[in-house]
Amino acid sequence: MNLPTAGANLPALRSHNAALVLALLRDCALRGGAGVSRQELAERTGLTPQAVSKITARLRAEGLVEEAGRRASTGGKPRTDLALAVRARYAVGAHLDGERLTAVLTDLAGRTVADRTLPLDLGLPVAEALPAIAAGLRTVLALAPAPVVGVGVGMRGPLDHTTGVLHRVTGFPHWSGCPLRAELTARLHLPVAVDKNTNTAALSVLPHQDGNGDGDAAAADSDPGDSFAYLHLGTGLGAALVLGGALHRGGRTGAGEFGHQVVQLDGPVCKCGNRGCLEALCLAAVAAGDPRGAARLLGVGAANLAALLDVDRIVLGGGTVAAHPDLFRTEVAAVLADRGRPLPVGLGRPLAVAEGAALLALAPLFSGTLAAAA
Amino acid sequence: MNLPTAGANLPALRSHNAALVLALLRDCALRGGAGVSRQELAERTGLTPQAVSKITARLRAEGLVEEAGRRASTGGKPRTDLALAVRARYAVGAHLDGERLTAVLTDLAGRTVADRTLPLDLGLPVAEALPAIAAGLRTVLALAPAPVVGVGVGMRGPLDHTTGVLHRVTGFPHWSGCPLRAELTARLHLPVAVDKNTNTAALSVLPHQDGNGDGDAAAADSDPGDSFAYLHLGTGLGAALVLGGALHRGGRTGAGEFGHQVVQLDGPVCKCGNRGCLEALCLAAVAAGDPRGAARLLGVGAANLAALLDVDRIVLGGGTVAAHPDLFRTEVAAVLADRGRPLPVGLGRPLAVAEGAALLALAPLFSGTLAAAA
DNA sequence: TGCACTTTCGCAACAGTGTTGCCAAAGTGG
DNA sequence: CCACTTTGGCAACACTGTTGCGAAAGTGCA
Repeated sequence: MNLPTAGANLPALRSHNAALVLALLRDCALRGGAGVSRQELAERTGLTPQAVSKITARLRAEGLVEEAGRRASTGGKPRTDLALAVRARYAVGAHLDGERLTAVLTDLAGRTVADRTLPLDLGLPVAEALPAIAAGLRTVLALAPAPVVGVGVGMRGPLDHTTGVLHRVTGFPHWSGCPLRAELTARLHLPVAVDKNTNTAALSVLPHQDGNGDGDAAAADSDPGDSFAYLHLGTGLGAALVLGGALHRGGRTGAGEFGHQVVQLDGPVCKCGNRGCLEALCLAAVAAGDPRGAARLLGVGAANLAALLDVDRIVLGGGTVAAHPDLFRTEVAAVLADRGRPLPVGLGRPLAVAEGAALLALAPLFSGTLAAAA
Repeated sequence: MNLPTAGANLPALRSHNAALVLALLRDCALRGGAGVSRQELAERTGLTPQAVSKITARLRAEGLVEEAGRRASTGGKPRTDLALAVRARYAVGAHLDGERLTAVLTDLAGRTVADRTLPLDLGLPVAEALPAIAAGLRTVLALAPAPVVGVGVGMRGPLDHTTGVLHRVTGFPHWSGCPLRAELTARLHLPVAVDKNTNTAALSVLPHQDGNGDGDAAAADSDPGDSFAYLHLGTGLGAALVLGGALHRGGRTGAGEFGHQVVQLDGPVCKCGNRGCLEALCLAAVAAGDPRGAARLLGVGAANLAALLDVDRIVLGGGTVAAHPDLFRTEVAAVLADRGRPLPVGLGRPLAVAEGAALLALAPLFSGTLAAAA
């Protein structure tokens, strides 16, 4: 629907390479590494050492990158490590559910350094709620000891993430059509990004790929090209897909409707009108006090999804999962293994939606303009 | 698994822009348009008219692009149309099933200009079959009145499309591990690409997006960023996914396992060991002489898939579908509409696997080196 | 017929990219 | 102390798309 593809000019090329270097340095920072030398950057990007020197010099001039000690010599001049200046910029991410505003302040690498929660009733008129949201965000913005690059917001309901306009907000119809992004941009004078809560929650997994999974087998490379599915079981059942390191939102931004997958053709009637939807079966099992049954059902859905998309792992989140985290993780993993798809299963983080929203705000720094935004 | 992401240098930028222009011109040629002017190319790529002039001048020097008349004036110098020189290069695509080699010769736009079929028993020893395959391809190569850019091969079974090495070939275990791509490259002295038959069949849809769908409503833009699923029902049930204009192959090249999606938790046991797999149900319906039932089952699977991925349309192919094409198209569309996902449903082309394989060979010309190959 | 105007498109000079050749810096090992 | 290795920067370079300007090729009006 946008311009099909974009031509690349010199500025685009520069920002692409700069973003690539920053992304590699962020990976290193999140992995706990001391730093990456220019030579290593050259090898991993395919660029010339000279080009890397120029690029890193620019980034150091901007304050985004700094030298961090030097490596032991291997017979010649020792390598000097470069590292992301994680305290040079900050980002704010927020989770708007019906009753609360949960906001986090993260450093440049996307790690949370502070969080605040305050009551916020979306039932209020829009004209009253918007200033309250902005005020809540400002209290977190004020905590940042360095410039904030942007604000991300994750919330329910279908919405258009490109324009930041809400479509329908379940339970709060008076928000329909609200240009939330424009409103907040005007109030905060900062770039604002808006996306669905499941999408931002899925993004929050990327920097912390251990994801509460098994600690030792965390050899799972943080390749930005990896794929996983985030399954969210709370009052409903939804999913977000990260394919090849990027969110897959679908043609009409409707991807991730996982709950109304039919797994029992003659099953009970779901509120959507069909029979045997996974969501209906899962919620029924939960209501019947059988979380194990719900977990196994979720496992079947996860197996279907994993077979179709060949994802690298599954991440579970949502209120119902949080009530029995280990049960869900074990049972889903067992069903997957049972069906010949032994995949690592992780758990989402408590502040996932807000943290992922912050990553959304940081994203422009780490993904160049050449990267296609589906 | 590969290098996570690649840095971009000037040659990469040039090839990216050249490929972009070629892709736009191919779109125009396939759409039946007379040509595209430099100004229009500039608008659609976001590049300067000057840059487009330079790029097209290079492409004209290579013979890939030619001037094609001029438009009516709108008050000034009339625009001169540029068009892809569709007869400047050719490509060969082949479909290897167990018994036949079906090969097509296509022009630069991917349109078939000749096809040949010859018997070829994959049961033969590899050392005998490989020369026969090469000989069969040479007969088609000899038909090309201009240079051939490469050869693509589509076939069953898990295989590694990046290296062109076969993993397991169902029914012909002696092919396991055969480096088919390297063998054919050495014999034909041309670039060779190898991929799964469902994948190449899906690719074949891209240039012909009318896809036997409803004729008038073919306003469906041929945005290279569109998404669809190709569902193949023959002796088995498989799928290929084109998301955002690119094949999604998954982390371990295993995406598209659609047949063993569970849609009936307590259904009959499938050969894979689970219960209620869509493939088992579909094949049972076909065996019972109920193609309509099979079609409706396929529709349920398509609806599950469409909800999860938010694809733009569904394309059906395979022997069983070919036996009752309109029945399948109508029934699948009906089920989709029934479930609130009214999507256009098209039919694959008869030579889809071979034609898509040819497109695989042409792909390097139309997708720059900057495009990430998942 | 002539002139003003619009639009397309190319030539020349320019800014900025990554690349190459070369050299200083900073270690190790004899 | 000196060869040697390795790192990383400086300067010149080749090439990209961009800008300024002008020629070409039409239309429309006097």
